[in-house]
Amino acid sequence: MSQTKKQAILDTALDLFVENGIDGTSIREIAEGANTAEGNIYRHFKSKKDLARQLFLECANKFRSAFEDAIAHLDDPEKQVEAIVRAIFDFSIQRKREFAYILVVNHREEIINKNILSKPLPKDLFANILEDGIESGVFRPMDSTIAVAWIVGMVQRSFTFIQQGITTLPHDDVVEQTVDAALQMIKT
Amino acid sequence: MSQTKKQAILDTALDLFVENGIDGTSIREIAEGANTAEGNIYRHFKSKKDLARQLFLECANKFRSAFEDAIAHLDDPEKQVEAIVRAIFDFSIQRKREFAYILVVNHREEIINKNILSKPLPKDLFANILEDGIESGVFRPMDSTIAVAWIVGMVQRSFTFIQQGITTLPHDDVVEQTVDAALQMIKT
Amino acid sequence: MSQTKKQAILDTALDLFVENGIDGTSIREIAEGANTAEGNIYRHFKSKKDLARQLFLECANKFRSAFEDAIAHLDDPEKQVEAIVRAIFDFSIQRKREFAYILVVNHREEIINKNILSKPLPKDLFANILEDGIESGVFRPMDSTIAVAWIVGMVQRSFTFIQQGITTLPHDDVVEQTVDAALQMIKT
Amino acid sequence: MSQTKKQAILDTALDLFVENGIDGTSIREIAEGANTAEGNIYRHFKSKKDLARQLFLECANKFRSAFEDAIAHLDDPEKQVEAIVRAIFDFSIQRKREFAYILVVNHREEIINKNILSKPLPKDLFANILEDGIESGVFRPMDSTIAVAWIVGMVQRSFTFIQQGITTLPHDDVVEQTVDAALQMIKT
DNA sequence: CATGAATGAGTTTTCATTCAT
DNA sequence: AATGAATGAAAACTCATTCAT
Repeated sequence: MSQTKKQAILDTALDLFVENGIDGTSIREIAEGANTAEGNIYRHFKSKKDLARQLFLECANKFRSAFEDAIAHLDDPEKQVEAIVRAIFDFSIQRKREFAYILVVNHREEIINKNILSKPLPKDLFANILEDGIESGVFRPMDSTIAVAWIVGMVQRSFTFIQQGITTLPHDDVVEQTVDAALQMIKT
Repeated sequence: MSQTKKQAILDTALDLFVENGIDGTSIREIAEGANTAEGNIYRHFKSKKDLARQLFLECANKFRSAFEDAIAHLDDPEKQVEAIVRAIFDFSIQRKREFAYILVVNHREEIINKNILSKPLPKDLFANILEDGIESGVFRPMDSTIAVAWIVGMVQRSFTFIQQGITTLPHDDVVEQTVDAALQMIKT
Repeated sequence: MSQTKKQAILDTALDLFVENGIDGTSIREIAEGANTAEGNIYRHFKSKKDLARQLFLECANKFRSAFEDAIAHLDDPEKQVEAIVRAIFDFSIQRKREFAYILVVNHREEIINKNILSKPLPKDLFANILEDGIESGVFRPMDSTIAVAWIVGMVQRSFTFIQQGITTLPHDDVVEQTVDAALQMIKT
Repeated sequence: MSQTKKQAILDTALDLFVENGIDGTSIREIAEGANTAEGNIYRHFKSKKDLARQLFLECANKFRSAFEDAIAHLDDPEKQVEAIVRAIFDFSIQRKREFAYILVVNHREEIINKNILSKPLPKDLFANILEDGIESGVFRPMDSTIAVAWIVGMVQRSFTFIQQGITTLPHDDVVEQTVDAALQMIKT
């Protein structure tokens, strides 16, 4: 039950943070949503910021896992890039809240800062793959870091357009087209 | 003088909103920064939200102008897309605060919502251009709305990578490579 | 009126701090007593600790004045010591709350700490007088700092005994006897 | 073991109460320091106030013992007064925490109040001794209760001056000088 | 027009105490 | 007996907004 409660708090916080933003969510609302007392949140988390941080770590780890799983058994850079784009889209669908929260936190250094994002970050793994592809001549010469920015930006904005209802294209079509576009963009 | 004061308020608010977020900025701080009294802000703006809104309109209009100017005298879709990418990058440099604020507000419907963004939005103009190019066979078939998402996402993320120091590539190189990549992505 | 309000806050705080201790007094109680809103206290004082500090400074300054006035026009060490003892007692009667508060704060370094008690402290002036007396042979040889502790302790404890009703001796008698005792203690 | 645990709680509480004050110390901190669970403290003490009270009784009893031992085998009032002053100083050194805690609690009636301080209080014993001395002509005529206040105040303040580093005189010298001063003050 | 004191509702946080295990 | 999660009331503090001057 105790672990359940901490998880209930994290779960409610995720909902509310994504919906109303971190500043737009009060501890009281989280407590109500998690069916517990305000004070109890402070047994599990040092402060609201700490809650936001731990929640981010959880989400970031889930994302990292999904990312790593996607590229684990592949060694063709092209296939890997395709897998990555699909994996991010998949994650953005199956873990919509977690993905949205990661985007929310992205602009808030106070929350991320010293977090020991110890293992290599997904974006670094991604850059390595791109470099491999460039070396082997599958991808054209370019700055791999910026290329990561391009592809990540493409996926993220597509997600946002879907979320905000700007496009009504079926999700699968968005994925297919984005995969194709990304590959055409970087291939020789 | 009063116009000057109003502008000083908007100017300070822009600084602080970008730096600390809207919720993270108090009316008092804005008043101090603008060298005026708290109560005086309410002479010029109905509320804090109204201030954030008017500020957004100002920024959005500046962006629209830059955008429209960029494509005004061009009629070749390829040149236009190139011009758009360059224009966004230029804007992100010369109006860094305004650009960052637009991104900040992007996730906050309560602030944008009913704003009569009357004139056609940049992204719609952009989509039209892409459609022209697709029709004339310069660009390959694709959903123009999603293509806008791709290119906007590419530029925005590149900007973020530069801002956060993730890449140290000179700004001009980022622009050139991004222009090339975007065109390669959508061209036949 | 505004100055009046800040003063009302300080005044109420003095009452309550002396009566219930600093920790035993809530901002709400002070606000009620001063007939103002809780939030308003924070316009005038940065925090509860700041309030306690400013209040202490006020009290300490009043005490210093009384102390300095007492010895101002005297130059005979014996007369001066007598005047000091009487002055402290007088202060403890006429400014009972201020005196009690000074004693309360005495044990709380966090509140006093960096306070620029710039001018020479009463206890240092007192020590100087004792040294003069020792040099001129009126007082017997002794450590002047400790002698200050003795006399201050005598007066303070006598005050406490009166406050707590441990002695029922009339105040004037306590003063006379204490003056005599202090002088007998230090005279040659 | 439970007795040991209770003692560990009292011991930790003494440390923390002296260091941070009673209100400045939380049950949780005490539990941590005593290496036990918060809830467990309530097995041994009815409430925090009860803990503070029992702790005070312990300290007060230790002080009473030291006090009584000091005067037990003496019958010369002068020797007894000397012994008392030395005993208080000794106690303040060897039981610094207990002595400091007694001073802390001194201002908090809610904690002491109904405590059956059944046996005659040290200060009453002290007053009796002074009266004996006055009757036998060793001490000059004075109010014995106030005289207790004087001497207790002298010792306490000297202790405070030492504690706060206001004087750097070696402890033994302070004791000697204070004994002499007290006797000179009250002797005929 | 301008000021900044005042308001009051809301926020985060703390903590003594209880309770289920 | 012991644990520490849970509770709930109250604390300190913040801040958008209003208002008297």
